[in-house]
Amino acid sequence: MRKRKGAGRPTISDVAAKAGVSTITVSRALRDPSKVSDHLRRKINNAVRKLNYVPHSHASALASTRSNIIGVIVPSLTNNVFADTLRAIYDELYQGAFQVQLGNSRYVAADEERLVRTFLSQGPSAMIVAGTDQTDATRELLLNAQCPVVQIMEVGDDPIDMMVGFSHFEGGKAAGMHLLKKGYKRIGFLGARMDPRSHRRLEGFVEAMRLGGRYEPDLVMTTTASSSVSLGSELIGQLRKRDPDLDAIFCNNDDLALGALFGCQKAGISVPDELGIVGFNDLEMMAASHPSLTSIRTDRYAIGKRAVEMIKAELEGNPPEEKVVDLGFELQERESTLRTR
Amino acid sequence: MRKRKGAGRPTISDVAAKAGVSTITVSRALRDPSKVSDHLRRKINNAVRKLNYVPHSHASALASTRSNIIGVIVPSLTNNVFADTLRAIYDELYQGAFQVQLGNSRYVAADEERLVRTFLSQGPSAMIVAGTDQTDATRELLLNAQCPVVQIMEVGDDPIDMMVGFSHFEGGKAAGMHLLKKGYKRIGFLGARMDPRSHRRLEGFVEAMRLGGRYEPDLVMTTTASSSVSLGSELIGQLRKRDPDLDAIFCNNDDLALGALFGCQKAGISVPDELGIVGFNDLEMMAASHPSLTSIRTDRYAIGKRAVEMIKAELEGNPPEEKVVDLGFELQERESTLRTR
DNA sequence: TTGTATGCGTTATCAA
DNA sequence: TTGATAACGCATACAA
Repeated sequence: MRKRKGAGRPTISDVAAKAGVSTITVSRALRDPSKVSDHLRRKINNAVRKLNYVPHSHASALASTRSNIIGVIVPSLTNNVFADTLRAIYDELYQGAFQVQLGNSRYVAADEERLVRTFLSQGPSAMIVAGTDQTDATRELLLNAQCPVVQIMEVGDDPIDMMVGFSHFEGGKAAGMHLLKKGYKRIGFLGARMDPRSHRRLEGFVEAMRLGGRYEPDLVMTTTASSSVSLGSELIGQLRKRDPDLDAIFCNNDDLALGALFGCQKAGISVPDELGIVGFNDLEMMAASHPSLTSIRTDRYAIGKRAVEMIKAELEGNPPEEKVVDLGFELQERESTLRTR
Repeated sequence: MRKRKGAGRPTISDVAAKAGVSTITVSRALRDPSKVSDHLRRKINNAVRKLNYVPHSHASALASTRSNIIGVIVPSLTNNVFADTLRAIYDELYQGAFQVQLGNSRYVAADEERLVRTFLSQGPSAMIVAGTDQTDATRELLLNAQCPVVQIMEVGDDPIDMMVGFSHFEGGKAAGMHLLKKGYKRIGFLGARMDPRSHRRLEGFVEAMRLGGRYEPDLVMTTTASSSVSLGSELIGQLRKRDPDLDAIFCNNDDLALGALFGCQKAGISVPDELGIVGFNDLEMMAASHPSLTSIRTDRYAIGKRAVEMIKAELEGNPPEEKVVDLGFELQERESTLRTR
């Protein structure tokens, strides 16, 4: 007789034998205890404990065509914004029955598509993807996926399934309106990487400038280079050279804003009197800097938490009424836009 | 006859049928093309393409008791240090045959143990865990694991299997020696969270102070609170209150160092003349701040890259000669310790 | 180099 | 409520 080695650990039949029941009863007792009588359930639980039985996830996934994996795809691993959201996802899943499979799309739509394909091929319990700018093919794959799908970080009117985030356009607009209200006249924009969400922030900013009659295309400085504090420091120097009368900037993100502050300090430019600065996301450091930095606060943690909550609800058969959840943002006004003259 | 639906996508038998061969030949052609004749391999590849066949990873894992998963366990998702390493791991695995399953132990050894158990139960291709402070049980599990195991971020003389990192003790010592060399007299230590690696940095720092005859236990200020820029700003204030003659500090990490700089700026204390500051890790922002901040540069990206390289080598049957790789660190001297008087 | 028969550990299906 | 049996899709063991 042929023999294979297997994983060498107890299987469901070992449990069944020890408990004196059939394997399917053990399976049921583990997945939906209400389907098994108290008597047998107790015996089974005992056997499980004694044998230290752990279900083999691959066997389960093969038989049921459904794994306990939640696929999460983000465009960056080093961006604090996604790190916070990821942390929330993990916290919310804590000791739950799910495993996270994490993909890094590096802001490349084709990479995202490849990852979606790979993840879906494993029959995930759910999918979480960042943003709303999937390729048509990705969207199609996700629309046909046999699991809940949540798009995070943004909101829009055409969700694949569910959505949690906020409006980057409105965030950018709020930043611009704030600078206008503070009386700044020549207001610039600093943007790095310029992914789709950054573009929408810029659009919101432009909208605000137009409303205030202060839109100056020359004051918009963007680059596809990835964002960093050093870059912010450089860019503010370039933009001031281009227009010495620049008196405020909205930065696409907080790294650039902090860098801009450093750049001003090096050049002896007073913030906020000579130059007002607004960042985006309100990372923790923004409140600690000197001067402290105004920013648009976004609740990345809440986004991750809510996404998992919606998935759990959906999986439990209580689909959330609102498919699109706008968690908003909040302007945190600080010293960098607090003019004293 | 009984029927089940399955996943509804092409299986290896579909490919086999279309190519006019047996399933096992397809299996071989896909896993080790050299074992199949050119002729059949071509036919099989064609069939794969036409059917858009993607192997079912769970079925494969079940049959072979080995999955294509690489389990990675880190203590924090939001700490830039691990983010850089993770990014390297993903980059190195790019479009490879592996999937990353990521676990967050939150600096809790028991959580790490639970994660190791879960991951090992899936028969991973390899495991990557942070640090060397696993529980005895975790260590035992990993020692018996049927796959390569790499401990990252640190080095030590007792690897479970392989190790890539650097000596935190030496890093802390180098920071302390640098401050002594610069002529600072009353040198403090600021530490948050104080995980095992932070403790070793502190030990190295203490060693340096002892060597210089300047060890002052009162100047060591630590907290279990998690690290942040704001905290650095607060702590430096507290420590200066405790000892007004304090003239330098080594911060457990860069967030604290930046916060300490901000705290000094708020209090009107000149850095580096009145207070020297050294951070740890040398995050990107350290070079951009004003004044720029001295730090111990560590190559987190290289650590992740090397870890995966070692795994690949091991898996391909070329076990690396050196089981423990020390990637070292480098003191980046900047303005924050550049006294002008 | 290729194929046959079977097992991997679980769950869906059907029957009692 | 419980059980017998047949899938799930692939890879191992063995034979040719």
